[in-house]
Amino acid sequence: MAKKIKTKLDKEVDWRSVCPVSSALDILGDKWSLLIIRDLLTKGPQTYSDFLQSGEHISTNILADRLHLLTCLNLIEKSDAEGIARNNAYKLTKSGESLKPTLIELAKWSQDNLKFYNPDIVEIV
Amino acid sequence: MAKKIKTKLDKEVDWRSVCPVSSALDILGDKWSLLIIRDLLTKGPQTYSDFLQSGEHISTNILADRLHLLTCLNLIEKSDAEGIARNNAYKLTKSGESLKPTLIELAKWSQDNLKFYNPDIVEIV
DNA sequence: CCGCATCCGTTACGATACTG
DNA sequence: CAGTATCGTAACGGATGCGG
Repeated sequence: MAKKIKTKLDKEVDWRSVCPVSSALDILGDKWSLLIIRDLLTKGPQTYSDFLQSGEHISTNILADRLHLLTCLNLIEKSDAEGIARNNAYKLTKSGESLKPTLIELAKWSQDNLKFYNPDIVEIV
Repeated sequence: MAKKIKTKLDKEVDWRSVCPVSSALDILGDKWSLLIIRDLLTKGPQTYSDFLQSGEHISTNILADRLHLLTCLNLIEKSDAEGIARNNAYKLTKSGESLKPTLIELAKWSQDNLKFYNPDIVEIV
């Protein structure tokens, strides 16, 4: 039986199937979660407001929700777990860190296949 | 200047930034698009109803919308472009096929990191 | 101030019925 | 069989409030 994981506002993670791709998309299949991981991978630990200042402009409620879910799933954690929230940066866990090869492959694909549509794509961010 | 691509119902693809990860998520960052690619990679050409019968149960309007967008972006195409729609299977283009390493990395990550939450995850589908 | 939570209008999704 | 139309629901996105 799959364990129940809930998002901030009581939304349960629904595992649609036993397929690993489908299961990954059940938690990362949106426009923001992997950008949070990307920021942490490329820039190191980030505070709440660091994320807000990232180029794609995530809104505050979505950010709080995703940080909560990624924390529940043990992909990220606070640098100082016992410290106050203020200026307490998030960092990747081993599990989150291990998404790096996936993101590298995705970025490579994007550079090779989307430049026709979005010519300004850069080499790496 | 980025080229304008529209989804079935006039929704424009919005390139949030020049980051390759972000750009990939602008088109693949949802719960269904990569499952369509997965089905084509693992099972070969698929008809409209083949997709509907896949384990995660996509609904018809979402499927039609995603097939349209992926076709516009040249990730998939009809097997018989000039043929009638009926029984005309979709297949991957070179561009779609080259998402294979990304999906393999994602599946590996899922098997290694999500089994605690969704223990029924299988080796590969 | 910073890290969220709440409110609310808009958009996307999802189930189902329906059409060529 | 391959989609389209409709419509209720859920998620998003921006503005704003508030506590530590």
